[in-house]
Amino acid sequence: MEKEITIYDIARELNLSPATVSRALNDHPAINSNTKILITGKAQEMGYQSNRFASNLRRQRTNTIGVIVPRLDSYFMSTVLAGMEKVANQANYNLLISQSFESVRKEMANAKTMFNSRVDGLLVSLASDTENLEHFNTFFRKGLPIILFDRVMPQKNCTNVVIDNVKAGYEATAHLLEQGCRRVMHVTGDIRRNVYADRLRGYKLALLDQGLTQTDDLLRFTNLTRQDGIEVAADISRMALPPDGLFVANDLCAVSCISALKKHGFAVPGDMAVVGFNNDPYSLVIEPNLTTIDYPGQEMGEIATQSLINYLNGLLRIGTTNTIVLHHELIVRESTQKLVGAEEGN
Amino acid sequence: MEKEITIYDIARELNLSPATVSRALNDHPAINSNTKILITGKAQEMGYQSNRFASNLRRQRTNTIGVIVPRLDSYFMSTVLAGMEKVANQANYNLLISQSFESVRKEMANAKTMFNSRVDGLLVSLASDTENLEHFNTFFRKGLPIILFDRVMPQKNCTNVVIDNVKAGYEATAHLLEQGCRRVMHVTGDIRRNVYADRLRGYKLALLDQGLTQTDDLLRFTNLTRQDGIEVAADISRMALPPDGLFVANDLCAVSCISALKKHGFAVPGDMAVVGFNNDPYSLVIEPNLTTIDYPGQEMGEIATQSLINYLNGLLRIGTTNTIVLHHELIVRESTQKLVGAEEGN
DNA sequence: AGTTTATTTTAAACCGATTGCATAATTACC
DNA sequence: GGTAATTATGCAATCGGTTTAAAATAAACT
Repeated sequence: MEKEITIYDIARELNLSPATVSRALNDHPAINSNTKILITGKAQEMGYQSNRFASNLRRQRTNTIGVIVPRLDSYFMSTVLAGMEKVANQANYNLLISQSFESVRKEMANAKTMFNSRVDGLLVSLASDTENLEHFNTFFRKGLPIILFDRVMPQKNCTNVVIDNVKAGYEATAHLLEQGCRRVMHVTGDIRRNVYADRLRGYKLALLDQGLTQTDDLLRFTNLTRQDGIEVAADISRMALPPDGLFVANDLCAVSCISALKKHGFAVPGDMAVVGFNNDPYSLVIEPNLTTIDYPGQEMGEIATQSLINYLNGLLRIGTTNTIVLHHELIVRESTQKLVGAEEGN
Repeated sequence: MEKEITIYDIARELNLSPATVSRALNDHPAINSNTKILITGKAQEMGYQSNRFASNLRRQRTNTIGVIVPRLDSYFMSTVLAGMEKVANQANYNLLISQSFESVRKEMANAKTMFNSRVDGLLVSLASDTENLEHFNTFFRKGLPIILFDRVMPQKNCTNVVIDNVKAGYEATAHLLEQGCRRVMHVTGDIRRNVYADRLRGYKLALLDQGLTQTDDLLRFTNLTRQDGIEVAADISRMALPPDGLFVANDLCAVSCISALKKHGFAVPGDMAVVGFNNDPYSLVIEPNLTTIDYPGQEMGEIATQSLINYLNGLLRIGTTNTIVLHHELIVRESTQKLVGAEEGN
């Protein structure tokens, strides 16, 4: 063990009090600017590093942000986390990360652990069966901020960071219609989650705008797993009048569905054009390459984290419901190129 | 803000000193067992939660583990992290996660940040161009433990957590040979990294054991990216005598190579059997499904973290070079099924 | 009973930064 | 020059566990 440099060392060296050193390092207005320069210079020179634990103890803040996500092991979530880590690290915050495994019960347990760990705030993407935010009441009562991202729920005192899923769903569907599809099926997830409910809404709106009537026999509610994709394909192969377009609410399911459809003898995009959602790396592996919605994971992580930190530093107020909407983009690839040669496919 | 329960509250309630309460809660041997029961009971009843920061401050430990990985955004790494998070969380440790982006310079910067953040120990998977561990000397000097996982480097005082890459490489190659391949190409990464050097070694050994001479024209050194897969395929298509088997050191590259090979008119597995490495979800998306080596990411994360925590608690010594080897498994799928019908394909 | 030894418990210092209040130094103003 | 108003710095308490050394209590042995 080597001796750590403390503010006392700096104070002694400069013949000042620790209080002055502390204030100078925190840029307190009551300190003379020359003194500040002197102190920060000396601190630099001596290789001083503030001891977070002393500071946290005194300040009653932990500089730790809790993160609760459904699962860590998806491509999308790992990019979100990468973004969060970047921002948190720069701001000298720690992340305490946990998974709900899509279960509200685990989400409740995690929230409790986070609370007991005295995190300063929470970044949450909701589990699929979460119906309300009551398990976060301990946080609300104590005035601890919560930012929801991606899978959100409107709630006073909660900033939401999302993309416009309605618009994205609309664009995906409209693109299929432009390619000449007339019977577009939509495969979605648990519509208690905004991401799926909104994409569904966008799908319906797009059909409406083309004067097509939306019928429930072209809707499939699933968990969007690989297995679900296979089952949807089997289902389609048994239909008397199968769809000619498919909008699946995530890439994993879209991709497995395409594979299965091909085994059932469907040509993609010939018999069936397919759009996914997320722009996961899968989408470039499947043949044909998948048309999908690109979705800024890293940026979402960065913005959610930065907003929380700004709030904690008093730079931002989470007053009335406050929503940050990020951009998305439709990426057109082979899986929807019905009109190649005939018309330019976007 | 509500009042937090402290050991002083418990002490007052039971007419004991805070010192006794502290010792009892830490199961100190000098405390009478009846007193312990009394105290832990009361603590439970009052909803006491230890304040980490006070504890860390006094103990000069941070209960934080630093994690440095090449990239967060791969499937494999996200499963590793999920495992780490699980174990660390249970043991009341925080993770401070950062990415080196495959660059030793960033790795050095991250190590410095970690050191300044006073992490208790480090979990590291090395960047591709790291040549030595000198940038961790500050840790070694201070007696801070480092555990390397997956991409490791033998070093005194460093536990390594790995799989047997030689054996895995051997099995992958032997499997291709069993399927009747006679010209097996190997596509590998930066062989400064054990994972690639060892897989290459296994490949060579397998050829040797079959009495085949290994020639360098069937070796390709790449970065194992998607693009590299495409280029290897182009390269192969230009060869006068192309290989009939391909062992690629990761799935991402294997998968893009298969796609490209098919475009060049090769039948997989007919003209070319392919084995990947990692059992990434990609491997089930590509057609034909990819034969690959399954690789226990989550377990690797759990074991590395648990070992570090055990060491920090004095339950484990990292004395002489200490290596933990996990199991792997060859998963046979369509991409190598040359002998279907003829012989049972494993 | 008197000592020695072992077992429990406590008092008090400590970890290092922060902050309310007091004091000192400087400037402003009559 | 003297007093008020600013501005800059210091004192000392505080956050809540942990730990050393010492004290108090209990048990063991002549």
